[in-house]
Amino acid sequence: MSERRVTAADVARSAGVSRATVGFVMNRTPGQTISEATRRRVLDEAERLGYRPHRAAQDLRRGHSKLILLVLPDWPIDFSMRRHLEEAAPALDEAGYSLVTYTRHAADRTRPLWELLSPEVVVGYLPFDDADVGSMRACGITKIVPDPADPIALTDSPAVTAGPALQVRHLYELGHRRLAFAAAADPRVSALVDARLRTARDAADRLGLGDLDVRPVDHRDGSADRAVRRWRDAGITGVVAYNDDTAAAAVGAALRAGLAVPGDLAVVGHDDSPIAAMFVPAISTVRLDDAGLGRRFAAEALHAADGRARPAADSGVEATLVARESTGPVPV
Amino acid sequence: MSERRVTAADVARSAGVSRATVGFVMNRTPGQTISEATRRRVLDEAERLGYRPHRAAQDLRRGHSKLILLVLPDWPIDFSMRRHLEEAAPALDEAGYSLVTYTRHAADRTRPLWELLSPEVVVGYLPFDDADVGSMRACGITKIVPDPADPIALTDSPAVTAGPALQVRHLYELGHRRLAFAAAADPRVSALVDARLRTARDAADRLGLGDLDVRPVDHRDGSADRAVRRWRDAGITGVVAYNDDTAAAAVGAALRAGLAVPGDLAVVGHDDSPIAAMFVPAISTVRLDDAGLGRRFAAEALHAADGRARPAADSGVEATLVARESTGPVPV
DNA sequence: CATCGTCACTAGCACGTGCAAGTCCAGGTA
DNA sequence: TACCTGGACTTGCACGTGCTAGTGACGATG
Repeated sequence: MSERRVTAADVARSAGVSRATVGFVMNRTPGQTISEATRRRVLDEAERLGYRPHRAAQDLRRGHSKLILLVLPDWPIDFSMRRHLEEAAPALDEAGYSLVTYTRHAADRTRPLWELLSPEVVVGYLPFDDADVGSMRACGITKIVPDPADPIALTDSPAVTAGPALQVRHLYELGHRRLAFAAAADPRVSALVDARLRTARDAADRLGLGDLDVRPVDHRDGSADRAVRRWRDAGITGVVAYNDDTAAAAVGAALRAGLAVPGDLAVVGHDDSPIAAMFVPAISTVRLDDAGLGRRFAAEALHAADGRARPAADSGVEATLVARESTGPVPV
Repeated sequence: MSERRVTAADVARSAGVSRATVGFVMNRTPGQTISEATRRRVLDEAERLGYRPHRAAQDLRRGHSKLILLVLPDWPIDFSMRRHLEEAAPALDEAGYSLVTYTRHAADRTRPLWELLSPEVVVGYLPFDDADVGSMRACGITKIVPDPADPIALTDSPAVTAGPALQVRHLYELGHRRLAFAAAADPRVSALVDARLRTARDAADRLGLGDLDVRPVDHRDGSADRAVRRWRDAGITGVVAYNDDTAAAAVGAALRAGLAVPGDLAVVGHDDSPIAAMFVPAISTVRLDDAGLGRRFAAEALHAADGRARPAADSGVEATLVARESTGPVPV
């Protein structure tokens, strides 16, 4: 117990140089010349002793930690979102940053995590409210990613708007002319739902289709059943769903109402989450380019951190339609 | 820009006391007597200036940060697991700790997060391997929750073993005598699958049922279809699934094979994830007591951190069977 | 030979805390 | 009066870094 931790001073003593030299070697400090012999000796000794720089000390010196804090809203994490992050982490790591994700809970009176971690950048999936921004400022955090002065949510990015257009076009190409939009009832996701709905509307408009019939769809409160009944009566044959969960709810309600899917009602989801593939009938959906989005997210964060070049607004965004049974030509 | 951050020294100067006094007031340091007048003056001044202690400095002094790092395996996060954590966070917060969750990726050559955060406790959902333990030790982390010296995984807790017994009993009570177990094919979850399988086997044994026919079930590779065909031929009528996803895969395969669910094959899942409620037919499942598990988890972590009393091994564990259509008496 | 520049380092400050040890003084004994 | 006690502070060190401002030695230049 209580093996004191190995410090740069230990390495210095052991290598027969000063502590400063160890620092220069470890950080490749520009403008410092170190002989190859010394460099090797220091490196070897550090390795041998198992030296790890003490993060708290580095952070203290630096004024902030090399962390990027991602604040997620407390809605059920979209499957795709999770995949983005897994892609982003290595990219950030390469630049020396670590990604910590933090799910914000509604009734949260606990101190927000940015106070405890003092990250270099805080990234929000949605823009922060004034209270949050104030709290960050008070902790000395200046790099906030939906820039509070100019709050463009990630939900406005092409990544979000590409999908719904594909959904509409897919149904159009299969011959559907009267379309509806299945929205999530959960108010917490309304921003994203609205963003996707807006794009779907635009796409429908451009194809000369009438307005979309928008209904909340939830499998728990009967809203899905009501929506399906209403759509049947209105002669609607194609449904664009906010995501795969709402798509599943819509398909489920249709089946329970005795409708054939896709015979009487075709439904297309969004995100390619597992439920879409597993449902019977399998649900057509939109798959986003997770790797690309992840890299883009990382680039955006690093732009804020380092000031390095910002990626083009539409780079790395690719959405593909995955056609399955729920819109397929052959009913199940 | 560059508003210097408010330090304890600023507060001290402003309140007309020494920096140490500020420290004593802020931390209620035991053994130090501070007059009420001074205490108030310091507190007021701190409030007025918006003083926040600098975490990095505190961490440096203290030797570690007041964080609890939860390392999750890189399997798809179970829905229920997420709910546990949401319960645990406030409980930990109350004790002054913050919870950071960290998903470990397989091909991860990036430095593990514990090196960067130097948390006080690292908690793993599964026991850590020697390399990880070594790496933690090297960072001065001594509090590791599945104690490396005595690794009892969280998967062995009653929380995990209560559910499968309920699943078996449920099918038994509905008259099923020949049961199978649907396992997840993903090798990453095998520990948990095995744990649940073991309990299910025990329960079946105690009811005088024969051995369970165990098959991997995945909706992507045809294994679900093979398993279902095999079960039909073997006269099996009830399936205990590892979780709701495998249950859904099994039900889906059964439907595609022309079997009635639950008429020909009854399936019960585990975790009460959204897919279970949304599937058609709706899938019977086991709901765990998330709040209780969350509190238990928090208590376990605090036990390691503070040495405070450890909760009884079976406290806060409650599993309920949620009967739905996939095992219901009335076929859809 | 004096001066200059470069190389290869070292001395030491600053970051903001927590806390041990010390100081000062009012009041209580012997 | 001399001595002690305890309240209410203050002084100052330690934590482990990053990095600025040196310092000596050595070779090149005028």
